[in-house]
Amino acid sequence: MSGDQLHNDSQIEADFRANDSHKHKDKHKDREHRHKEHKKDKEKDREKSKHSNSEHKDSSEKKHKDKEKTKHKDGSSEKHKDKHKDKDKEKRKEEKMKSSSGDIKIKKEKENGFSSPPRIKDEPDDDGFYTSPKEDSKPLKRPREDDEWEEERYPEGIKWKFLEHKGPVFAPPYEPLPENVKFYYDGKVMKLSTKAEEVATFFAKMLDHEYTTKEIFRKNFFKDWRKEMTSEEKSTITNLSKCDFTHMSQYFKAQSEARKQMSKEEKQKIKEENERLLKEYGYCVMDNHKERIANFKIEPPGLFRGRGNHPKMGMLKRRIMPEDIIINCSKDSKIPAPPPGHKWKEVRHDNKVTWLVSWTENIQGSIKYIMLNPSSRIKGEKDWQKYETARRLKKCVDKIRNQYREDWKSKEMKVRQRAVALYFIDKLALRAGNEKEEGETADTVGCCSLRVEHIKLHPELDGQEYVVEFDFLGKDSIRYYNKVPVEKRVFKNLQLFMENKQPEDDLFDRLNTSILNKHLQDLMEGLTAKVFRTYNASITLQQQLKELTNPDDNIPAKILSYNRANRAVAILCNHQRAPPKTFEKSMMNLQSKIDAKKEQLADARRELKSAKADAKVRRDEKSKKTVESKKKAVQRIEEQLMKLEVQATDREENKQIALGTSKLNYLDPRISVAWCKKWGIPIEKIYNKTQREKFAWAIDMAEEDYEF
DNA sequence: ACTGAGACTTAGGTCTAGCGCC
DNA sequence: GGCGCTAGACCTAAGTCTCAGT
Repeated sequence: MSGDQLHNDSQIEADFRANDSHKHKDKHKDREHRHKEHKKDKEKDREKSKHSNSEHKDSSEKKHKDKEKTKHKDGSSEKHKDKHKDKDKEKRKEEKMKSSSGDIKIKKEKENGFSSPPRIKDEPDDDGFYTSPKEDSKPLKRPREDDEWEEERYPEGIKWKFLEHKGPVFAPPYEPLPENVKFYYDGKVMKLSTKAEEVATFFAKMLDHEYTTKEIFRKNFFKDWRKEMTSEEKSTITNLSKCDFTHMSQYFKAQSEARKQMSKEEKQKIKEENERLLKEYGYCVMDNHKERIANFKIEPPGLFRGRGNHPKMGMLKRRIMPEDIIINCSKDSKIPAPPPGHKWKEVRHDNKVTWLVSWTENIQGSIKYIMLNPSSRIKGEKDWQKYETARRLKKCVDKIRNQYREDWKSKEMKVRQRAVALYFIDKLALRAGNEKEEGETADTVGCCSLRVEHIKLHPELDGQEYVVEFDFLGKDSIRYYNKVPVEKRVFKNLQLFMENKQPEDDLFDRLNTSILNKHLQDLMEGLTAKVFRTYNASITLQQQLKELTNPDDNIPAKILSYNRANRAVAILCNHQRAPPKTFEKSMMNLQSKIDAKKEQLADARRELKSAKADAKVRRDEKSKKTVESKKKAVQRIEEQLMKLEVQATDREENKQIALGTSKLNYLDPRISVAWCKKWGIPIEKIYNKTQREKFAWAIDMAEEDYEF
């Protein structure tokens, strides 16, 4: 049955429309008016996103090559792999021991994150208690042969057996302003109560930001501020526009200036204090490992600034007190003490979760957590698992693609919508798109929540047929703008889905993320919409690296290729950033450096030439040597110039693209590690220290022939 | 099937230490 | 030794997905 024929399948369609109208009517009550704002906003919003699309060439071609070798090498849970690995590791370790002539070298290697610490830790002291956080940056321990995997050790859902920590660090208490810093209302000095003053300072600190001029921000702020005022203040201060915070603002600017001017000693003192805090509160013990905590400091009070056009911007984020805090730790641990004179809201011992501390935030009423650093075992293992799931998808993605292509022809509207949505998620790496509560957050969408107004259909555009133009705000109100040629069937289906709908109606009115994910679950265990993003990102990196790496290139040029591969992924995932404020300037600087270098090169060449001429006449050793050294100089400068030029290209191409997010969250680190090993690129060129800590498991695990 | 709470990952913006340059 | 810049640390908002309750 063709798409066109289906169009006449009146029964189904009638059913679909009838159903539809009541459904989206109440769902989109006041969307119409929001829609207008959205449009306005959208126009203002950064004109980002070019977006070229990479098709799926990948997968099947590799299928066969993958086979045996990879299978037992990385096939996730198979035990024999571990023996394998352990042997390799043993070998490496031996080499290291032999070659490392002193402490310096050992230390260096540790920092690289490349090697296991030189002490023999795989075997006897595996269960030992770690004291140095440096030493245990190995979240995924390859077990001894008779050892068990962590997941096996812990029955389903159990995340730890022992957990001890010191509790959170609270925000410093409010320090009232000095007497000479004034607040004016309606032109007259006014002394504020401490509570009102504190909230006023939040606003004063933001005065330079554009959003203090925004209507919603001001309205929300003023409403919440008034709640903190005494009744006298409340009756006096009735109009935000009559409030003058400029003196306060100047005071804070002076303060931060003074902070910059602090002496070395003072700065050192602050640094030491921070280190002390980190040492005391920044670590916990989870099952015999000392682990770094990610965010042990409680978020200080302030004014909420959501991203994009957020309806709650400007609201007061209240101060979190010990009485708000739930502590999670094990029963047999030393339970953290609340600050003197306070108590915790609750102390619980839930080892089915990974968080140490939680509280409920007052803006959205959601729960916030203190959890472990990405370098921790528990996060690393989860991360690894994520990529293993994506690799499992690789094995069945062809089947799934064939299936959804079939489903475009289904008699059931629900199935068709699901199939088209899945096609977008797969091809364009869109996010799932959960429904959001209206009026609670900025109006953003993902795949399942796309509305008719977010796409335009062009039967023909710029010489291409069946083009879909996407224009919507996604996560963090980042604009997604893309024109994509699609299969005729998809196009026809979209026309069908859009029939008789208003712009503010859901495009996929019969679909939501729960339906979609349930279906995906049936196709593959553990499959959800976001796995496609991970899979497509990683496979794109692998494929791009293969394509772009030129074996004859030097290291900087290879790194440029890596960054380009990374960039292809960032573009696919629509990871954008605001161009850095100093972008133009720094580009100019770089260009002048390049120009200078070019001149230097010209000079060096001239010198070489004359030296050659000289040598020809004189024919003595000394002048020959001069020629040699001049030659070297030219070469060196050429290299420097090339490095600069590469840097300029890289930076220019990166203007609006953020590489970090994909590197950190979507790219299987083993691909990068393998690439580094294959081409002899030091891993530090690709991953900085933090990243090496986070990906320690991969650095340890992947060999040069690793295939995603 | 639907809902909301809860847990956890993903995300871009901002701040600042420390590096390279003069 | 001081200065300007940038990488990377820090921050916390905003997603995804699961699960329990109805």
